[in-house]
Amino acid sequence: MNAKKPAPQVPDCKEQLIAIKDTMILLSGKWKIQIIGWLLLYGKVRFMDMLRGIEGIAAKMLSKELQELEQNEIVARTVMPTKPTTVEYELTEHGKTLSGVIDAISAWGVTHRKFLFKKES
Amino acid sequence: MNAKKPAPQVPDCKEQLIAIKDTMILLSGKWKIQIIGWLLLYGKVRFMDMLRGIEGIAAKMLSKELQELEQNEIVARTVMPTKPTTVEYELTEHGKTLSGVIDAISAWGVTHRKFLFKKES
DNA sequence: GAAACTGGTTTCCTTTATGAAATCAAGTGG
DNA sequence: CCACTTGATTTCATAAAGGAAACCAGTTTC
Repeated sequence: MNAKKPAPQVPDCKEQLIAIKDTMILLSGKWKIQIIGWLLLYGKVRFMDMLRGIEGIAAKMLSKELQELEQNEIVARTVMPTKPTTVEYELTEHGKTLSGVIDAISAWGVTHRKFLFKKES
Repeated sequence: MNAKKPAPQVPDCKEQLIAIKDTMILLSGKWKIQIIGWLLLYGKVRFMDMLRGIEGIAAKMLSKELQELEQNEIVARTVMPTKPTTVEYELTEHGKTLSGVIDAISAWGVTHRKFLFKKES
């Protein structure tokens, strides 16, 4: 039984890499991380406020991304008994555990900007 | 001059949200974060080892993602003067500053798995 | 020379993702 | 009744992403 592929020159797949993959499946898409960042910053937010506040997002996308986040219990949706029905979204307790990820991403964005600035000077 | 859109009910766009967007533009795509995780874990790695080690990735994608990371000075590429030419990839100093992001993502994957486990029990 | 290995690139094709605009349902104010 | 609000969903269309397989170039080994 000759294997076609040569043996890999590196140790086997690590837990950490699996965990990275798991996380990124839930957070994939152009808007999810931005939405979570929003909710971390603002707490409870209504649909229309996010729609107007997150630059460039379309209603369909916002709706779809929020649904997916809700299914994964990262975001909670509450229908309020107001005159024109409003809906509030907020992070669940589990969703809030993403703050470490979001903060790291945000902080790196700043680091990267400094890096680019140093280059051009 | 009546604005068509009502005023947003939340304060204006924050720096943090811009930084998140900036970061995610560089790390978008199905494989980039996994690749960076790999390089953090293994250091210098050859092209073929990554191709065999990262499950499911095609040569085209690996090549393309590495090029993009190289353009953003996150990954460095070194052609080695060996018999069959080999090429080594590794994180640049700037690329290594992503370790906080990658670690947070990895750690959350573990947190999430625990969360799912608690639910089913 | 044939075959294999390295590190790619190219072609062709399919699947996802995203977006703009229209529509809808329920409710309010005039 | 008409217009407008909120929170969506539906339709239609396009753009982007991703993948399988073939191909290429340089070098080595049989």
